[in-house]
Amino acid sequence: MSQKPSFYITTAISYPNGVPHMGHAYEAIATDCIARFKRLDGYDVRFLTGTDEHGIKMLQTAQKAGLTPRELVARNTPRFEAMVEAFDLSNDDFIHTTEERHARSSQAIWNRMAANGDIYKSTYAGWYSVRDEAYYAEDETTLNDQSVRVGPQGTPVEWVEEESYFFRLSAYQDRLLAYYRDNPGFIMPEARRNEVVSFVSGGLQDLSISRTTFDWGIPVPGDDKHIMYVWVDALTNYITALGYPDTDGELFRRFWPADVHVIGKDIIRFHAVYWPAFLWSAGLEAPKRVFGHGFLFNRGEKMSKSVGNVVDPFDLAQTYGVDAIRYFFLREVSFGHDGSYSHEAIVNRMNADLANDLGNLAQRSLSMVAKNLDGVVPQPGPLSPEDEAMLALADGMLEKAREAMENQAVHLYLNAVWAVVAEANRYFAAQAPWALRKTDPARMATVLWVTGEVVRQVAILAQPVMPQSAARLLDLVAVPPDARSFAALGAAGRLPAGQALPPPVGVFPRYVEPEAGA
RNA sequence: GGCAGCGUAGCUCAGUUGGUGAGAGCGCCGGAUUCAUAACCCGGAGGUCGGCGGUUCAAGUCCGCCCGCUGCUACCA
Repeated sequence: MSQKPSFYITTAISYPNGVPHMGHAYEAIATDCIARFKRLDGYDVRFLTGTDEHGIKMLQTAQKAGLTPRELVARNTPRFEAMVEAFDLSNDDFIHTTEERHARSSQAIWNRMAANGDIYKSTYAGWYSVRDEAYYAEDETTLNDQSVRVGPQGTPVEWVEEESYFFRLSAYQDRLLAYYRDNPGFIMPEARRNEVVSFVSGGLQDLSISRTTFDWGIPVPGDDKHIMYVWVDALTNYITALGYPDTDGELFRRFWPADVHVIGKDIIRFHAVYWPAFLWSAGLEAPKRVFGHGFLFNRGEKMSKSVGNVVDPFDLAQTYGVDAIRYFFLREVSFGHDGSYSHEAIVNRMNADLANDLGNLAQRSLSMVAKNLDGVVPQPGPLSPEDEAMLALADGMLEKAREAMENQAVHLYLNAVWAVVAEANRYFAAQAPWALRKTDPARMATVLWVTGEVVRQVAILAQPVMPQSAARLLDLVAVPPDARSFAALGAAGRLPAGQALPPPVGVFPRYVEPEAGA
């Protein structure tokens, strides 16, 4: 039994009716970074991602492709698993909603909600457009000039009544509002919380939670004519992966309620309104936080197939490198806001922050150690005020990083770390160890030691964003594997004098444009 | 329409409860330097802080109006 505090974090499950795009990868990268950060900070972390494989869209996409839904799943889901691999995600589990464990879990939560009196059978009635395959509210429809009722798209609608099970969502309005009030950090960022509070305050209607018009889903227990509404199915994945309905199991007891569900801002409502209500109905606790991140835009434009600017995440990783891409999106985009990216922006970031600032700092200091000190970490002499100030800044990174990460402000954590990198370059230039080489070798040694120590700490703190590159950097300063957690930051883990270092090599290459027309 | 938020240097944005001369990064220009991945370091360039009016000894920072932009306004996910 671990004595560490637990931390359960999830991404939304991806809908694999197409191939992964950069938005999927972005969410996964950000969540991975948070998960890695917490692990290094001493938490027992459980990180879940996966795919949401049921629903009418899967069925329709499959039919268009002449496949069964199961065949479509078999074709597309591996691409999402490959993405997880390609972007170095450290997830502990990958759930597919078509797995048997998930059917069992979903039916169990359904039964619990039903036993609690929150599910009842009625008819779902509304204006349905066959062409749009969608229901519309009365006030979304209009009578056209031929007195035919049409939907917002101008397509004819007809009154349809379908038998359906309903969830008594209306009964949870007060409890939800109280929960939002008592847990101001439940919905983040704040702008999203305001929207949800405003929405729930406007009153909640019961929710139709079953369908009879198609069968690609999990059957309703005891009534095979119905399958579960996709969101009951999808949301439940978060507890399926902890072994639900075995609430006495090790995983469930340790990790539920979840600490953070990282999701796109478009599905906030399902997570911040329906999900807590479902859980309460089933006698379970609501998650502690739902964080809605923003969307990514390619040169300011929404990615869309018709515009032809959909970017393949695998291509990006191939072109710039996995770590550079991870760093770019997490540093450049304020987490929770929309972001924009372009070739120029990516190159600029990776060259400026990685190659010029951090990579060059390591290279210029370590190469002096190699050339002038036989590649051995020097013994520092008395520390000057400048040395002390530099070390104090490095030692202060963890606190700032933690503070930022408490609120999933990933970009602020990186800002804090790179501010120290910038200061280290200023320190190095001001101390000019290359000039001290002849005038005061002992002083040069001290400057190089201080700089190496800063590199060590920065590298430890860079691991959540760039696991591979940070590891190589740590190799260069000969930090053993068991001294790479945040516990080794600060005075606790100073670079040991006398330690032999490997020959320095560049870790962050500059991106150079391929020769035009070559 | 209603509710919420935003509009600060070329670009992306910081700017606590109103108060020394309005900031950062990138881009740009100039300088210095050569330890280093033509990188780093120093300096500069001077933006009506969306517009108008008001409160105040004092407003980017509060109030009102206007202009522009964005999000939410339930069962497609």
